Amino acid sequence: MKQEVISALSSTGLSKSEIESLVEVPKDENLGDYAFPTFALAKKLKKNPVEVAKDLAKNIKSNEFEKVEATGPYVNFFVSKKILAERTLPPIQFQGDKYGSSSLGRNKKIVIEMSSPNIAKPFGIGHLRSTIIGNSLAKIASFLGYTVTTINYLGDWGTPFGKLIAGYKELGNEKKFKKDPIKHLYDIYVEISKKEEYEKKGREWFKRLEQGDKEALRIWKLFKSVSLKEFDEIYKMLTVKFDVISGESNYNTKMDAVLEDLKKKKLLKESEGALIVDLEKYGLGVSLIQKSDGATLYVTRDLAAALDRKKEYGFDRMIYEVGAEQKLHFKQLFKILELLGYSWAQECVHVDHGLYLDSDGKKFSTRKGKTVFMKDILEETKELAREEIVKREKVPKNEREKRAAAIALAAIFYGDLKNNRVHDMIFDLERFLAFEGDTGPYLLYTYARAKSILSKPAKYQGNLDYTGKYSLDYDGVEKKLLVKLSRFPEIVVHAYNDLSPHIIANYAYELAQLFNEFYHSHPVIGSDNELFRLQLVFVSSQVLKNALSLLGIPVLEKM
RNA sequence: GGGCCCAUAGUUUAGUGGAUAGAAUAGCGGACUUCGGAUCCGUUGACGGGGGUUCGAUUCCUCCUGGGCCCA
Repeated sequence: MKQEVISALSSTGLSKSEIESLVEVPKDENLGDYAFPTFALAKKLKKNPVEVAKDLAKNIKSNEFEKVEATGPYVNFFVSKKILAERTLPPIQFQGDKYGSSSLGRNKKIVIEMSSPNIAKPFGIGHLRSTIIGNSLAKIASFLGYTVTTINYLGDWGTPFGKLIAGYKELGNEKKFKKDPIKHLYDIYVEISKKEEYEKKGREWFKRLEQGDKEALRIWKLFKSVSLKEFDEIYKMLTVKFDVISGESNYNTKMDAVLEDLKKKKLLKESEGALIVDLEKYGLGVSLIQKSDGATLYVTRDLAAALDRKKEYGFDRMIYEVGAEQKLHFKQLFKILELLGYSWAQECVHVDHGLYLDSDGKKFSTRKGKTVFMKDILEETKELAREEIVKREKVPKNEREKRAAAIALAAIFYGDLKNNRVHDMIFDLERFLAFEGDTGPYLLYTYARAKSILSKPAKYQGNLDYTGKYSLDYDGVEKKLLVKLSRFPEIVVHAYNDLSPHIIANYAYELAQLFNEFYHSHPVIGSDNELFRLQLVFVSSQVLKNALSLLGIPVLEKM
């Protein structure tokens, strides 16, 4: 419906894109469905904004609007009911799961690095955000027609693993390892982090690893395989999939080429036996490329990975969905790529997110043994969902587990994605366990209710999708719902432009609120306006489903 | 020590130049013998502080305070 407003304003002499950026949704819905603030135009015309609004409102003659009126310096548009219904319902009905999609990104390739947990450590909430946000961004981008490749880039190389190998050699216990390998490695990690002696031993073992020492490699491979198994389980529970599983270790043999390249472009400097790239003049400090003992660092591996990906995927954009604590690292990485002469450094973007902090407001530290295990969070949330489900006698026993899992997922995904990604968040299990109000389960519940109506025997017997007849006899509550539904495509684009899934999360919630308001006050089955309301219920459930899918939340028809 | 980020009701937060700052939760008070009460309606309650830019600042700039992160 925004397009109708934009074309009605073409007489202002402003360009289409100017108008588009100015047209807004009034804060108070009683003021109108769309609004055009005249400040900018008035400045151009050197006239009073209030006068400009008055003139404009008078001159817009269109049967697409019920009313166009000037309120102070605003021109407010009230969309006609007939046009609103005619132009909102059919696209949703015909496009179904594709409603809101577009071909905006046709022929454009996007690579998204996401999740990227460290091996030999439990999958904690630290990597939850990257996983969930990256997953949603991938879905949004491909919905808009981009060709997306998601890469899970494991932290599987570096001195910490040398340290862990040393620790495992001395403290490892086969029985405990067999029983729960990750837990055992985690205990060892916490133990050795307390002792200074492992710093040196760790460096030595990592050196052996980099040189391809058999014993070092054997243990490292063992760590990696048990980790992958553990991660697989978690991704399965989260219903997150990757196109590519890679890792830092894939690039440790490609270090020489990177070092050569840096040398050739005269970017390498020696400093106290180590090799660095000096970025002081860009205000980015110094980037350490190789330690004095010859060990490489992850900037170096990331450089190799970036070059490799450009060659392999030919991306138009590469998104690194990684926490904000890595900001400096990515600024340095992109700067070095630029200095190496790769113009596509401009196409790389670090989509950062705030951290989960523990209850005393500090970063969760693996070293101090304060990690919160993702598995536990999933289990606890599921358990709570299960308790609620058992209360509903209607739910067959063999369905309970499936539904509890879906509800837990909705709770966790939505609980994370509704927040602006840049903010730090205090991790509070209570929040994930909440099922009322602004929560994932509320959204699923809303969807299930809508579906439930559609499954009831109605007076109208026919196909809802292709009736082509739209009632004009509907009230304000129904209109608000329709207007909201019509905005979904704009919302998806907005979320993509900002790389912010929370825009879709907020939308889904607002839509659910409007639907529940409608649900409460408007009987559907058997009402005088049954057909229209059935259609409205149908399209509401469809759009809600589409929004949830973009967040990575699988929908449940019943719960 | 240097740099980056954040600050909105008791709590978790949306809004990012414009019309009365929007929710959720907790508290209080209500609704429906009805399509699923994980619902709906009402009510109390907020832009950290000082300066600046602007016709207009929660939003932009600057200083301060508080918190977080990174680098050395």
